[in-house]
Amino acid sequence: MLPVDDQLKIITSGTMQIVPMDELKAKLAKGEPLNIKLGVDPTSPDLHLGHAVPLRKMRQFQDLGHRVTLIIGNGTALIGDPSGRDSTRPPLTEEQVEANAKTYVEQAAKVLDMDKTTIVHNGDWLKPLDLQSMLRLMSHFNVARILEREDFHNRYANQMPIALHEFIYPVLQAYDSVVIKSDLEMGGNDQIFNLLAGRDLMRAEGMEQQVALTMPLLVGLDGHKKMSKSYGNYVGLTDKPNDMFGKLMSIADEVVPMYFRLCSTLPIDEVDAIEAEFKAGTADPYARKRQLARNICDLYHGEGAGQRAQDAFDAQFKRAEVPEDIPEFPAADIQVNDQGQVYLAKLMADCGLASSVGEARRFIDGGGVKVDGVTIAAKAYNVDPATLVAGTVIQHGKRKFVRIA
RNA sequence: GGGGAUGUGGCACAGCGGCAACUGCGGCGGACUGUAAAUCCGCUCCCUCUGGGUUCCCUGGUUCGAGUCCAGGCAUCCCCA
Repeated sequence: MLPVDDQLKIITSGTMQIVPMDELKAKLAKGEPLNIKLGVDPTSPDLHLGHAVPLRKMRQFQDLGHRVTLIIGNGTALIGDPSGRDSTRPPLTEEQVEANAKTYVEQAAKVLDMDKTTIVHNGDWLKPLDLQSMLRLMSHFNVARILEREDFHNRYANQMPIALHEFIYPVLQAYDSVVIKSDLEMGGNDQIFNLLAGRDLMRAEGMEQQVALTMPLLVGLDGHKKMSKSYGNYVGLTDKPNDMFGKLMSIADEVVPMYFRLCSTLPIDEVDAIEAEFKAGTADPYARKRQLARNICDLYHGEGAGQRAQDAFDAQFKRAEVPEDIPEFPAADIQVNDQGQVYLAKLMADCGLASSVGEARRFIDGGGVKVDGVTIAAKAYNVDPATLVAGTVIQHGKRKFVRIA
């Protein structure tokens, strides 16, 4: 294993908080592999780059010789983590949890070294807990402390409901740490309370306490709000390379260095250099953004994927060419009306370019619809069927295409 | 258990009984660009649309007419116990 200081340089890169740092140093100084814990909240089967931030940090731990325990939260899923939420999560069924956990592991495997990863289910020890044990665990916590949490506090202050069972979530998560005897637990910054709850409970049980390490929440494509599926500002780990590349090109300039640090595979020294470049104002944001997008495409889709995505991107947006891989709509399904015309708005709704006929009309009136590169005039909803032969491309905006087949 | 307040389109916030419903945010499209930022313009319930249909927590009622008034319910929050 590397000397403690060298390990720390890698471990601390991009982290938000490490509490307490002294204990981490002491644990590392033993020279033995640490048990790194990450709890998986099996509510969202589709992971995005934000989820990958802690995973990448775990991978760095693995590369340093440490071990990772991935906890599938099939027990805690009965509650749903209230962290950062402004409303109660709906409970999941056992089947949903298992299905979600499976896709989670598949996606996480792109980042983690699965040979150094242990997967366990916390339902195995949480579900057999009897009332007496539950009460004993709960007695180590108090309501005022839990209410101090920002999310609960906000919900309380904003007159939003808080269900009683949501208070138990940190208790159960803390108990996981006791069971697996974790040395360090990772999480997003909104997890800090839950991670510290683990420390409290371990001390109460007379164990060596885990260290809490949090990673910043990744900001989304808009550069302001956190990356989240519900905000629609995310890059999915399973996004096609071309989508991934395009989305990454649209991030705000200011967040490029942070994306390099939290999402790319670039060595720390190079990330430091890029960050300094941006700070000094000498950076070429466009070129750096392209480098970033290539790197991340390579990470999730294999070496060379980034370059191919960049070529496709340049063709579509620099040279305004129609991309190769676009949805098709069979010519046979095109409906002709009484006048022998094709009602274009209806066709657009049918082939998925618009969610309703009325919406398609608005798109046309707004000048955002092209057929074979020619903009359709406002109100020109009817089109001669002869112009819609196989190979014709209908386009809405800059990035939505359908080819008649 | 008692008292009070609130419930409007993705979110926020308006709405003397005549409203498809003000405004802001967000989203989409166009111009300009580096699919960045900033700025400007248009659209943003459904419908082959100078018109029609269905909406303002739910159910009834008053009225020519109700998001707006009345009654009962449901939900959330606050105060007291």
